[in-house]
Amino acid sequence: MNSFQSNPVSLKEVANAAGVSVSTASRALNGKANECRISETTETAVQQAAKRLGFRPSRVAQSLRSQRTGLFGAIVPDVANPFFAAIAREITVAAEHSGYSLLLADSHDSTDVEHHVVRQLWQRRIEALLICPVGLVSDHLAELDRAGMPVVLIDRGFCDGRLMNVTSDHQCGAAELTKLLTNQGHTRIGVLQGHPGTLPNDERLAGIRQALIAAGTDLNPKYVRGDQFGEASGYDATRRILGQHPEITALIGLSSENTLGALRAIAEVGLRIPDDLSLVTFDDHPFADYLATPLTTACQDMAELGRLASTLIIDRIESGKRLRKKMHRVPMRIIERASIAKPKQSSHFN
Amino acid sequence: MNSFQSNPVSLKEVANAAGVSVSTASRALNGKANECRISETTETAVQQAAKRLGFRPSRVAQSLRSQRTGLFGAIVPDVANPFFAAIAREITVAAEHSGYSLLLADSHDSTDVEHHVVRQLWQRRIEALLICPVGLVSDHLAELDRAGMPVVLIDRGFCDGRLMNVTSDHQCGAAELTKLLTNQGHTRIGVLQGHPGTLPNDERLAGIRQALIAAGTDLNPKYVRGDQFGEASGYDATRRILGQHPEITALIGLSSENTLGALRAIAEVGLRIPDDLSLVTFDDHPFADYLATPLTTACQDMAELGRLASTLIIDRIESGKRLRKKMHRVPMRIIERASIAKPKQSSHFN
DNA sequence: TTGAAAGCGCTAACAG
DNA sequence: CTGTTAGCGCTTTCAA
Repeated sequence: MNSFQSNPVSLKEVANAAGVSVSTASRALNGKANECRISETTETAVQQAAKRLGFRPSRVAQSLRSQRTGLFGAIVPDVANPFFAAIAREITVAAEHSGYSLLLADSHDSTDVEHHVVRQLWQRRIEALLICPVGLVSDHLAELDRAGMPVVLIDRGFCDGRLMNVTSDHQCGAAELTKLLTNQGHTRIGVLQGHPGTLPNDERLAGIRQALIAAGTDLNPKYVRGDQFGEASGYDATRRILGQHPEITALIGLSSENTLGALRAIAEVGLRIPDDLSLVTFDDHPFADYLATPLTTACQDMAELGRLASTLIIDRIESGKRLRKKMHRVPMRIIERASIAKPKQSSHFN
Repeated sequence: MNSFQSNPVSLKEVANAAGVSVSTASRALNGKANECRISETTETAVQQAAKRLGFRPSRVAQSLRSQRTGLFGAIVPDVANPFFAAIAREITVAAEHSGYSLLLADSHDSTDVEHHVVRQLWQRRIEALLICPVGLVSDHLAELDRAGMPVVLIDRGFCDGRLMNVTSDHQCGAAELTKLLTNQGHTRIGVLQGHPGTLPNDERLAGIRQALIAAGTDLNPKYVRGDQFGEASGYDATRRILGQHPEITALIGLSSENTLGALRAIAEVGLRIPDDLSLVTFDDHPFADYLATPLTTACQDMAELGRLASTLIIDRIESGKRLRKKMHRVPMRIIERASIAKPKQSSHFN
């Protein structure tokens, strides 16, 4: 009667209760009654017994037997980060939808931890891995892939053509965003960099440069500061750029976190946005419209990233074939708000 | 040599390679060499073979054998919601730390889905369930609990004394928050309600009332509007309160989402915060300091909620004993910002 | 129409 | 010091 039992009911107990053998019970419970020509009588008898005892087949036994766990693994650098949380959500949804369960792990932005949890998940015989990788090398993931495990990299990626990637079109988004600045006449643009060497960072930088060149100028390497995606890096970078290069008229924060640092630094220096300095950024959040200075931004479609990655993985599992195409791009969306003005004639330190 | 193999290497293969029996191999690999007095020679032989073949014991086989999966289940109404994401994060951390893996599911705020995933997790033989439940009844969870599964409810809870709960001290937090308002002379205070009947909602309401009474007045039921935690509900409720009760001088949003709606409605009506209307809310986010009107708030310690819940669960598993104490409270923290002013003499519609 | 038996990969009790 | 055996809960031949 009860749904859950202290000592989970085994098939054997059901079979005994129904007075049949385990094999018959198994068949009756798995809709193989017709196929195996089981009598209506025994079929219902078994079903009754199963219901009465609250039988729930053990998926671990099923997994061992069938060599299929129905498990996805997902690894993100920080579940609490809304960006990764949004991706994780779509993965859970897609997994649940296709009858899979999700083993979620957090790598804390550490390659060591990542290695460790990859091993764990492998031992649990996940059937696919969706990962937002940390670090600059993907050998352990490529190995997994070579071993036949469907793997897809989300957000951070690697262009070596080995693994499947799902990434925003950072270069395009960054170029469009920058164009908004150059259109207003900005040419001396500071960039608050994230982690150099990572795909999003480098592609965004490339996009900025591309737009600057299209506008008849170029990216001044001295205007590029910072080395991490975090708040502190954004703060330091901003202080330094502003201190050393008062001629700068606009700032691009390469992540929403380091833009937070920029906001703090700018407030301390006493500059106003956009009058004294234009500021644009990446990614978005629910409160963006209510900021004191609503920032123009190029934001990623996290839901689509997660969705596309899940679809690719599921197709791969169901078809058994791996796709030729490795890089999958999700377009970014520009949201124009009120953080861009024409550059002032004079530097803001006059 | 390789870490991962297409066809996972079984213990048997290792045993064969090392020229010993599976049991010996098992023992050598599980540090029982001394205990079982295995010769150094064979021990290293087995270890070599295991390493060479890239042996990773199957946790599904181990689980079946030992009847222990080392799996936690977690269910949240929406992983993408930063509040639940933050809780989920601490759970993953605690789980990884104690050698457990985490099966994460999203209930989409639906009791049906919740029921369904609870079943799934049960079939996967999770050893404990941490859940942010949706809905007003907990019978299915109490059943789980009765079946001996450690269960802890986070955020939403039930006071019937059956299940373990970890919840913020909503009443206390709400009372403190309200006191900030009454101290400034506010007495006609509107409340944007969330989902009535849920523990956080009702306790917050109680806290507000308590503070109002302490200030010599009471909560006017007509000033309480809204019926959901979402943005739309907050918007509608604000429009109605403001329209029908111009005498109101302050508003309390019972969730950050419905406060978002309030912000929108207030902007439309053309009121300024805090000059025309004071506004306070619950919960917090990284950009809160940079809002056009930084809101004073009573915020929950999500990390502590997740941590405490995990600790309770792990203690329960390790000790085998269930705690007498059912309700566990995590204090809320008041962050004072700039959204409270003294009430104006006249109503804001004069 | 049903049952007996084998085996998925592992561990542990029991025998040598 | 090590091997044989049984069994976790299930599905699936193979045989009747």
